[in-house]
Amino acid sequence: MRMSELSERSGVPVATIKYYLREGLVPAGISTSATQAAYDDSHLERLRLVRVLREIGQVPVAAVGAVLAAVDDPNLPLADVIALAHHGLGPPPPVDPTDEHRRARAEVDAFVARRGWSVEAGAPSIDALAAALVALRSVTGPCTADVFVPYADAADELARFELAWIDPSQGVGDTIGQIVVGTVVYEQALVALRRLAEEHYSGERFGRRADRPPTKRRRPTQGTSPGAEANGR
Amino acid sequence: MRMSELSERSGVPVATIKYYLREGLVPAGISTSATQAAYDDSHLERLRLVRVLREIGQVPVAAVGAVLAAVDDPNLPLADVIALAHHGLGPPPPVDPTDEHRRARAEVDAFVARRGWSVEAGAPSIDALAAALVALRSVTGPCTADVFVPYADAADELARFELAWIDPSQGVGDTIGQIVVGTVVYEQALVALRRLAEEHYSGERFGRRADRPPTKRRRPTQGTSPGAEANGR
DNA sequence: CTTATTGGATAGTGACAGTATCCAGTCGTG
DNA sequence: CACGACTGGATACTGTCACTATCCAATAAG
Repeated sequence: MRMSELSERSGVPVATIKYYLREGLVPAGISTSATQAAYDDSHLERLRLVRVLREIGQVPVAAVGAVLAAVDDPNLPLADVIALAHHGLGPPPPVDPTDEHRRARAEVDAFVARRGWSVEAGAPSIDALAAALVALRSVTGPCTADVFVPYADAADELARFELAWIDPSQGVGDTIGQIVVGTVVYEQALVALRRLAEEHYSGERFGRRADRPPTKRRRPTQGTSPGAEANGR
Repeated sequence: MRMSELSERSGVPVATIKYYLREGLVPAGISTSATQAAYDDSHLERLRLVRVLREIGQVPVAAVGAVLAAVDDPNLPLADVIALAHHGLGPPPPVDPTDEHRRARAEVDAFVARRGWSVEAGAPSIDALAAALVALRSVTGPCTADVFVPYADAADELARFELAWIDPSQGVGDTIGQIVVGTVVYEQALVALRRLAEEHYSGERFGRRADRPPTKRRRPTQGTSPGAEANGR
């Protein structure tokens, strides 16, 4: 198919597809002549994947590129790709090597070890967790990494469940796609569900709030251009 | 204290404090003369809160302003503030009222009702969840909202736990602060922990990845296509 | 043969979150 | 009291990100 058809079928504007092509998020089509190229379903699929990562996961374009490059690399072992995906899809590591942070990091390392989890030393999630600990202390006084125990329990259970789900007998590329999407989409689902649950229980505890017109919030100030979403964050 | 001292003690540059002042994230100090104002610990505290929301929660400045305005409003019932905080701190609602999305929304509504959670109809988390469902389908074929069951279970448990923790006997403002911080910080912690757990179990399942120099990630690398740097590892 | 499209290159846009510069009024030291 | 350093406030500038828009020459379709 031509680029315009790819655009129609995916809902992504042509200019944006060109941009993704430039950035290497989507492989080039097969040139049939100097001014024509053919795209197939694999391109469509890839485009959908990119869109999910961008819109649901709010993953920066550059990070999507890095992760997908790893996914595409045929001679990279599965475990490597998974680790790369996790690292690439996470929040950017804080450029904030304060003493405070380093100490928190050490505590988090110990906490993780105590749980029996073994992860790579450079995992950005460790830093993220340390940053959370620092933040918590800066606002609500001193505490230890053990405040995370219930969350770690929940995370452990979910991770076991998710891993049991993966079926590596299918194509490796597919498996990876599943993992990438799962990492991002289920994460969003999880946080949304947690908020809903909290809203429910806090309403139960502190009284339901009176009915009002729904809150208008954070308009990205972009007209109603169809298909074009600007998401902040 | 002067602004420069506030800056030193909080680690936030003076220019940024001025910016926050302009945006109303931090209340003005008490003017002691035409060119002098005094700030106290409440300002310092507020500044730390703003920084946590921005850096850990990645909440846009405008949203921080909206939430804090609600927090500061003395004649707003606790439940309202909690709801406002939840709505304000969430991801921006998708400006994406496709049929697909509306259908997913209805399914999510039913799913939430089935769980016995009662939340406001306009809750952005419902939309977020619906968006996740749409995304999931667009990439990995059809599925029902029931794929979220295990996540909802985990969320339910966590929310119960968190709510049990809140002690409203203290000042209301404090309680709210706790909730706001908790919503954002523990969310990040939960996400990080889930990733760590996944990394652990996937390493266990698919073989630990060989030791290599730690992954450098998401370099802006202007000029080169982002595929380049992820390749040779 | 003419005209409409297409792919590719280059430049422009708008939101966001700060930074930097100016300026006049004050403080505090000699 | 003189005067240079500092302060708060207003205004303007910067950099990044993710797109969009414009051009252009080479086809492809009619």
